[in-house]
Amino acid sequence: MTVPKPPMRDALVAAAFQLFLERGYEQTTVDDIVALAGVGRRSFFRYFPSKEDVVFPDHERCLADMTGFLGRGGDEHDPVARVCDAARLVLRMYAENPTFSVQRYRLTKKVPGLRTYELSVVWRYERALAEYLRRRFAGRPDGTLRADVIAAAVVAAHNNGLRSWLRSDGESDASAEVDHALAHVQRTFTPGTSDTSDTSDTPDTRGAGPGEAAAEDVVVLVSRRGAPMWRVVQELEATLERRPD
Amino acid sequence: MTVPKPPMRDALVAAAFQLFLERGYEQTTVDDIVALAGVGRRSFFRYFPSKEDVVFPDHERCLADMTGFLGRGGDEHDPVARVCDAARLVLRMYAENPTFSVQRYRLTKKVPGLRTYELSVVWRYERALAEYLRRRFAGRPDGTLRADVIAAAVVAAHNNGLRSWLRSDGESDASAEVDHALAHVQRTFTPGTSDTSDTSDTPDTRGAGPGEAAAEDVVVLVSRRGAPMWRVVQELEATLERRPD
DNA sequence: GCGACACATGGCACTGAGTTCCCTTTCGTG
DNA sequence: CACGAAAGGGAACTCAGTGCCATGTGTCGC
Repeated sequence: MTVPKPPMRDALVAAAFQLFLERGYEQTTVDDIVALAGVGRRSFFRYFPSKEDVVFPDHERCLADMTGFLGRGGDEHDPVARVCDAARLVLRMYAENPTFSVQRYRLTKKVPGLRTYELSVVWRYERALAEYLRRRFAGRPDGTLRADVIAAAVVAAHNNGLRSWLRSDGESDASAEVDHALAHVQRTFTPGTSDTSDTSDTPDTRGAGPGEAAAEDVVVLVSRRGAPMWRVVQELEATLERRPD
Repeated sequence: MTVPKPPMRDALVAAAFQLFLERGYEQTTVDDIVALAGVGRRSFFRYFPSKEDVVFPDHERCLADMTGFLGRGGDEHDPVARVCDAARLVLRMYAENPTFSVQRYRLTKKVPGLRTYELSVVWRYERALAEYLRRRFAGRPDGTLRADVIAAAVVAAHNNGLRSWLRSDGESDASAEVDHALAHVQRTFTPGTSDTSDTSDTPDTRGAGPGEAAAEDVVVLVSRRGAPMWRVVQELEATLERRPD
């Protein structure tokens, strides 16, 4: 699909970040960047539509990945779990280059222009999630409202975990942070799961195997009452997917 | 505190919107605006730090109102209700000038730069709400996470209602739309209120009521195998939450 | 009445981002 | 070898935003 690697793009990103880190974003002009990279000024704007874009070089690809992932999401998945998994795609991109992500985080934290640009990027992720949920909730009363709220909550939770990881300079466990935050959201919006029983890790559910079902397409699940809902779902899914249909 | 009315500011806003509406935002230069307003170019940037700011002339004041409102919010209020009321302050500002709000809505919908700018404005509202909730939730486990998620949900709900009103050209009842949306959020995040009375058209699961459970804390669920997982969960939670503990 | 001072405004001139147009190089492919 | 399509380079332009200074215009103290 995409060409493996345009070397010029990477050279521009490298040159840009070198200058951004040593003299700051606003103190660096595009001419400085192209001079260091040894290319023409016009070429910069061929690869990046704006100066801000060079700070977020792979968000475009990641957004495409997410829409593709959500496009493949059929009715067999829980919508909320699906958008949580979609959010994890973004985390994965950040986690692939921890040092780069931490440097960028420090940049965006102090440069208002970059913060604003990041908002527009995050907004596009949120819209992708919301559009998916709107499709899944179509027809239901308050479907679009639920979709918008859940998408916003998922993004907020993801960012909360992500920022916590970035503040630790990439030392903490990014997946654990985000999983924890997303579990909170999933618990909140997958109704019936109490919001209070926080972080119990013991999986106290026992799914009855498919063989134990009485009729051919009936499954019986036995669970302790206090169990966190996502654990139940996890167990149930694990049991069910052994016989997908 | 603030001077009642600088006439020059209003003249600039009026001139700007006249031109924006008749030839578009990007086709209008700052020189065009100041020429129509009959003032010097330098004065424009005295009143508005950027060209985008002229589109959102009163958000700064509204944001100050919100932070003041939240600063006055003592412990006697429910935090979630408080931030919902804070969000209503923003709606009130929009509702004060319906035609202006609708025109601006149409502008921001088609100009990406204005959309991005609006995001940065909304972000500041969201941060104000989140900071307030973080204070209220301080000490609680996952306090900042809950604060961020609720703030995002409130903003999303508010915007959902607001946009619905704006799309109706200001014909519908703005307060009713936003109240409905915020009530949904408040129901979701205020413990004890259920989110469940939600449509569920054909639930092909039958949960055994808690009374039918053999032991005191075991629940038995019987479900058709082909049922989508999220429907099962929905039914399960509906059954479970009838006895929250 | 008169200088002093603050303040609002206007008028440049400058930086820097982003674009338009055009030229050169390079690399296939017939 | 010819030729055409990309890929890159580069001058010149538009426009947003800033700095600096000149010019009113009011008010206060004397």
